[in-house]
Amino acid sequence: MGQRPTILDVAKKAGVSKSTVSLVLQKNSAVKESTRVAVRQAMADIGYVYNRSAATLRSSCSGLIGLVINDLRNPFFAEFATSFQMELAQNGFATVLANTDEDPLLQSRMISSLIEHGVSGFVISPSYGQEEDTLAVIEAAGVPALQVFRSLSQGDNRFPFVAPDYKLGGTRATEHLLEMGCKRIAFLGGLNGRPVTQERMSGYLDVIARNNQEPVVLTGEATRQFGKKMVDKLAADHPDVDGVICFNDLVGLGVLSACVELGIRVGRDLRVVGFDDIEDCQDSFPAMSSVSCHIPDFAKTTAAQILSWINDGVCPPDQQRSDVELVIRASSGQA
Amino acid sequence: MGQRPTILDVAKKAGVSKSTVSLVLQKNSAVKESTRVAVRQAMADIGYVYNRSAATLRSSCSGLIGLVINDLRNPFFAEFATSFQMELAQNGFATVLANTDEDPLLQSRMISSLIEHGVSGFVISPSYGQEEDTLAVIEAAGVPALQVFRSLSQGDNRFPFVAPDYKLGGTRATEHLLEMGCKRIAFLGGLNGRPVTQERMSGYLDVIARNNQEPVVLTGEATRQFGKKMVDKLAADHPDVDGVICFNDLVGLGVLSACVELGIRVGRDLRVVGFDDIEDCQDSFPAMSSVSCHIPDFAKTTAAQILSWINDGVCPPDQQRSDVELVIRASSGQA
DNA sequence: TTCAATGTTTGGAACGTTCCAAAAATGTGG
DNA sequence: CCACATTTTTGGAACGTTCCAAACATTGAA
Repeated sequence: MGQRPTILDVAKKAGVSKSTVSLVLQKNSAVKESTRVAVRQAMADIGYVYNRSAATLRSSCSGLIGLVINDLRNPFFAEFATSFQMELAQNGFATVLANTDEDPLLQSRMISSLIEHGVSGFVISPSYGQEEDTLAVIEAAGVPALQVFRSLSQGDNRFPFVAPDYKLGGTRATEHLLEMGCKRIAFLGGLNGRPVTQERMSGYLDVIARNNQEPVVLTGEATRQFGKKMVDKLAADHPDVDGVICFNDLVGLGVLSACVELGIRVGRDLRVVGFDDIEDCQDSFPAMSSVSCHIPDFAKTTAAQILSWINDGVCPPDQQRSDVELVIRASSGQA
Repeated sequence: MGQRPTILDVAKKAGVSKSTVSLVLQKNSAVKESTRVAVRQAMADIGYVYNRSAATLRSSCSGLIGLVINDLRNPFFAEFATSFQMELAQNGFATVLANTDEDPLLQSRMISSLIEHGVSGFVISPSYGQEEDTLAVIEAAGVPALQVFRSLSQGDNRFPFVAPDYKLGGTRATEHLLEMGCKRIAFLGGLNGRPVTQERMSGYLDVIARNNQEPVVLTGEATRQFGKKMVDKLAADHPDVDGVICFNDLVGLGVLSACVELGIRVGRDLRVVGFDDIEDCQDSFPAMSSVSCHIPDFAKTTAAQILSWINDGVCPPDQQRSDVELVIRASSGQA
């Protein structure tokens, strides 16, 4: 017994069979309370630790969930990953993290690796490109997978998709700026052609059209740098813009930063709304209004869905949109 | 064969024994090139996927590394986790992530869970408290564990510890502000009594003493909010302060934000240096000077060390300090 | 042609669980 | 005290790999 004790050692110590010990481990209600206690005691005494590899092999259920994220450096995803991981942990599942850095090749490799490790399910915010391959591997393996935030397969219902109602967010943000008296509102950032960009933008475009304004759209990388650059561009090409909807908060923070630098008074000369409501929004100057999907709640829902799919075979609906809330702060501020 | 194909199916298909297939899987050089190719082909043909649970069970080597992080919402750790994970992936290891949110109880639970999953090693930036327990579990399990950034066991050499040279960072930052002509320099943020705080601060204190200045120290939470609050406090209690060293970038960003709000010209009225050099530093206004440990390099080193410990039994030295660089930007700017 | 050395392949026995059908223990009503 | 239902417990047989000692092939030298 130089090695780690096994279920067999526990059984011997407790004077029962290994099967009984196994039942205790699985919290099976058939085992009598008194023996349960005895077994638990024996475990504690000899310092037993559960070997999940063995369990997984036999039962093909690993208690592992793969979380595949396209950009963990974006605080939005970091916040999501954090909440999600904690939620899973509460349910006895461990999270295997894979950051794909927007690289579909890396993504394929990582997904394969996760499958090898026997993850019981995937939650995946996919990187674009190589779409067939990526999903095909998961499908072939027959592992439940939930797409979040982005979808590679919108419409073909191979993998259910959950996301905040981006369009509604765009709508709300735009309406808000109109109410605040903005006469010319621009939409900034987000790669052109990407579904997420399109949705957020379409909310904006609808409202703009309905109010007979002319849209100003400057798509591009969803980064702080891009946000900064666009402030110059706006000043040069569209001096009448007095409100901007940003594709996400990073762009928004870039805008704020540039405005401060140029002496543009955010909340007066220019009203700014971001998207995602990452924590930074509360502490920027000025504090930034943003469309929130309530990350912790969203993560909780996501976790619940993948778990009930795994545990009870309940496959989530094809496509779901969660509500969003516009959190109003000084950047789009009161007059 | 309704189930996933196994090594045995591959063997049959390729006309060899399962042992040979296993050898191929392990990239053993004993197997002849031609059979290697044949086996690989067979795998591809029948869509074989490696079952690591089985391999782990037999070989007790899981290819899994546990990354335990005290606060993944802090971009610094998110950036580290990202780099680390990618580095491991390149070496065929998967990263199981656990965020402990500064909660030692959660930490204990998560570590136990990771051990059950058979992680081959830990890299851990620990939450404080309950120290004995936390480390005892890992020690009992005999799993290699590397502490990063923080150490629960400084001195008792149970687990090697790697961190940036915090003190040197404090020194460099302070010297820099002196060179820029600051007459009164404050140190802001970081929980009192924590080793990391002490180290960063001691670099500061040394330089201050050597230059016959009087120190101004305001410890506290390492958050943006705290940074903001302290600007008011400085203005009220220490109006002569013209330079601040911040415990970390979050505090620094808070300071910047408050300064902009109050019309304090950062880089002129007040010079600011942060710590960690997270990506935000480049895009704040003004861009923030910060002590960098070169996160990607640091992650690479860490990954290399834990891997060589696991693979080759090379236990890293008890304590290591990596070099830091002061990245100078506008917040501490040129005169 | 034979022998030794070297290069390749192989069958069975692990690894530590869970699953299952069946056995043993316990409880109940007559 | 028996027959029966019910509650607990149990011994193998998996699960899909890796490991090992031994078998088989091939090569070069004698």
